[in-house]
Amino acid sequence: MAASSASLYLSTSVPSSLTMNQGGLMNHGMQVHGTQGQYSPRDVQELKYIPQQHQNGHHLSHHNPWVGLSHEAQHWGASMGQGMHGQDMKPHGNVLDGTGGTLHHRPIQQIHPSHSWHNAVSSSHLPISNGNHQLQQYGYMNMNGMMSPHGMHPLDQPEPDLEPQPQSDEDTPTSDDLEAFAKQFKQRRIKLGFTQADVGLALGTLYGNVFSQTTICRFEALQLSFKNMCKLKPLLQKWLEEADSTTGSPTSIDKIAAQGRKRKKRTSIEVTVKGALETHFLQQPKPAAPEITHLADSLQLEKEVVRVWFCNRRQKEKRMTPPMQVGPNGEMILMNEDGCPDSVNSNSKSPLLHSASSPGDSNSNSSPNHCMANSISHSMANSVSIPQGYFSQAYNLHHHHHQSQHSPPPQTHSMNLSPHHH
DNA sequence: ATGCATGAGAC
DNA sequence: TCTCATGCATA
Repeated sequence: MAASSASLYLSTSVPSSLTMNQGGLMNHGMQVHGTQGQYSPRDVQELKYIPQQHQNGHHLSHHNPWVGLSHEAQHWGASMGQGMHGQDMKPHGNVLDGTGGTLHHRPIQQIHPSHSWHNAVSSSHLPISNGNHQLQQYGYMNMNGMMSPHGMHPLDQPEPDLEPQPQSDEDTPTSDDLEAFAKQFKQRRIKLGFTQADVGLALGTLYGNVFSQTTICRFEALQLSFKNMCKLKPLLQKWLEEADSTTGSPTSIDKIAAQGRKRKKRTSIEVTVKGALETHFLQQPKPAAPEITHLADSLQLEKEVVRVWFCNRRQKEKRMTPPMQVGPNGEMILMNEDGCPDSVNSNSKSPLLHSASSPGDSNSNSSPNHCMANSISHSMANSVSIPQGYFSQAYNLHHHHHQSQHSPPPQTHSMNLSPHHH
């Protein structure tokens, strides 16, 4: 039954996991391995032009989806080509039924106009940016009663092998919680035979928030901002519960295609150029427009590219390993957002900087926190960009790059060497 | 797994 | 114009 629409592009991965999961025969080697999250690119490729985001345009687009076009990016998106592919527009609503049967979903069973972030991340303490540019397509599930829309199983205890989580999902988790959860999540996910992409889609089906492989990946790798981690956790947690309790039953995975508009071709910045940018970044993380223009000009890059590069660089900086350095004695020196050294002992479970979370801080346009960027980046400036994760145990300090000659990782303490392959 | 990109929302 | 969440595309 699920056969009908169940395999738009997850065909290769999902069905197996979901349907024959218990058989024991399933070798998830086929998907989970090597690089998880491998849905064949080609498959996706085909669907990538199907507007995804505002499936149920209504609700979430009070701020009309078209406005986005007024941006600089306009030229890249301007083509909009052939009719329905109109990747340019975010056709609200009718995508579903307008597909002429291609992407057709099964009849939407129920729509619970619910909130997406509900309880878990009580919006109270997390001034998330309205999380509503998130696509919220409700969780219409027509499971054979398998998936309760509210996913509440009184007898849910998905992690028998791992100690129970301190807090259900009411309070704001600590970085340690997140770290633990992420790890546990990944483990379970793999055991269940799901790829990161699967999860992302499942979330969409279940709770109305589709996420990409990228996001799931970053979640597992703790590469998101603290806030973001907090936001996603409850959803993933729920999914995990569902998945655990639903093993073996044919879950009708309705996946909603991705992609909406044409993107600019990814520009590949040469290493040398990158170096230059990197250098500038150390001097001035936030170059002003004219500076950017000049820089772009001298580097032979589009201004926009440079601008974005800086944005991304800053963003990256924020989530990177806690701004710390090794003192002369090998102690770690944590920097605060304010750039104030916050010395700690190697043994302390440094909860990490909840980075930009602090209400007033972040923008720091005027805040004197450059010392963080400088110090940090400096120590590794052109060696190897610090890997991700701001969590205590820098987790994975892997990296494909030949990390041969350059100052050793700043972390003095034992890093939780995750089984990292690469 | 990660680099460059988009877009909404906040200043 | 920036930040932040997010993702396509790619290495």
